[in-house]
Amino acid sequence: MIKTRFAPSPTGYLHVGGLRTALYSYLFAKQNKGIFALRIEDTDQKRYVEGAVESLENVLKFFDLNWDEGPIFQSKRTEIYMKYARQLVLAGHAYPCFCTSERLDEMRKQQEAAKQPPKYDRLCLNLSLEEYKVRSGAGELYVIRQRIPQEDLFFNDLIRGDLQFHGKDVDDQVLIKSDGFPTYHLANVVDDHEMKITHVIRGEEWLPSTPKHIWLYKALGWTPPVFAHLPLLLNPDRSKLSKRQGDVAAEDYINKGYLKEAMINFIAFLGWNPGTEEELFTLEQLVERFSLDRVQKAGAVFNLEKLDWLNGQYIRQKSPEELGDLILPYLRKESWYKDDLVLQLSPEQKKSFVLSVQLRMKTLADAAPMLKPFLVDALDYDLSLFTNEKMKVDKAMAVLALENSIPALEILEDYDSEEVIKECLVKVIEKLGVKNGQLLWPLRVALSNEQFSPGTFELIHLMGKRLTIKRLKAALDKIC
RNA sequence: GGUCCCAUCGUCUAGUGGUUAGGACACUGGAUUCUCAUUCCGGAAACAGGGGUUCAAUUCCCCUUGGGACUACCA
Repeated sequence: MIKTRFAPSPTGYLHVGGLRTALYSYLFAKQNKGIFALRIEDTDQKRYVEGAVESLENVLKFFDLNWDEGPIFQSKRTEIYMKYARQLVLAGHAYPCFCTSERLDEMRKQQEAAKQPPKYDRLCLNLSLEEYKVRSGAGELYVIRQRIPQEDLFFNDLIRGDLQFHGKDVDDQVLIKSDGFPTYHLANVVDDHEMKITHVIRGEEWLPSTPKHIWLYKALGWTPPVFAHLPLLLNPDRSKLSKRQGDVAAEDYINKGYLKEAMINFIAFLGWNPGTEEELFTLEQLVERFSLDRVQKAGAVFNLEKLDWLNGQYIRQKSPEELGDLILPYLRKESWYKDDLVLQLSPEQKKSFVLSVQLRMKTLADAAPMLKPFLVDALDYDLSLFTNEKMKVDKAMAVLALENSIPALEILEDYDSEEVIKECLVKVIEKLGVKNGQLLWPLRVALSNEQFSPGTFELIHLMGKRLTIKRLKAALDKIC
């Protein structure tokens, strides 16, 4: 039975790199009819953030990455780690170390100055049992360090193939901190074993410490799981994706209006592809098609351009009803929004409003400004929008367009048909002898106050006569 | 500094000894459209360098270069 786990530490938010790790672990487990477990690595009391676990769980659920087991909390398992630590000490695979952090700092400083790799000098390796008893009895704080075998280690990584590390290069890792909590290394190995994890899928940053973990498995007499180290997600400058250079929290992307389908699709393709030219994959399809051996070795730049495109694709796939529901939370964020603005709309109106903006949205947040002209009474015009070089529209042209359109639209009775509205305005265009855009652009801006919006005829049709005339007059006043 | 990992268009990538090196995003030209958008058609754009191995290397090996990760009583 295949079993994977996602093991984040609750430091505040779910990193998009973490989201991808979770996704791949989930996909691999589900594809093999296995189990996907959640474990919270909260052994560092200093880094604990209130509410982080809950938000982590919520984000995973939002993306439908539902776990079958857990979450289990490492902070509640200190006894277990301690038990194995004692076992390791007794067997000579680990030893107590009384070195203070001051001494350790000093030691590293000297090693660095001497161009030596910083590494514990094993001062406490051969402490006698008596000395240990005396010093610990006197209340002196100590840690437990792993005694790394001074030999070569070979292991296989599912993504990277055969790897080799030298024991002499590996530091004697702290297993139990002086506060009695385990470090990642011990807790991780113990839990993965006790949870019967078969495949450890994690970020490449863990590759250098994998030898320590494997030696731990061996020292405890356990069989190591299969390892798969995922390539890193990168900043545009190709360094490890970090907060400094943009949003890294999965929540940020949800808030910006990216659909879960687009995020999952996008994240999945950062380091994996099906080998065909298909681009659009749902979570279910990914479960079907994903394979660890098609995962890339090199890191991937987290580049949002394609995400925008994907998001547009998924937005266009939505029914107007669904999309309307998805948009609503983003409308609510707007200062001008009031619930009764939407409550008074008929289902048909809602539907046609959504339909009018669906093709133009890249994110859910894009809908709000485009929908605003339908929902509020007065707009605060941005005059610069009325001039448009490409359309050959300037202030005078805008005034001309508005002055001539308003009477024509005032006479017009039938606003139910875009065709009729079009005919009406085409006459104005012919009368003025201008290009379509020269008339339509200022009208569209007058009605929407937006650079991007539904088309002019559509706006007029959806707004109806009263609002259309009111808007055009208001805009004309404003320009003059 | 040390250890380890990695290397195809700007970006994500296909490719597993013989291809006009393919696709997507972005960019760009055009068509459709009532403007922006959407949609459609076209264009520019890559095998880091040097040695081998081979009849033949993007592909296999080595070196160089470049990039990255790790190097805590953080994960």
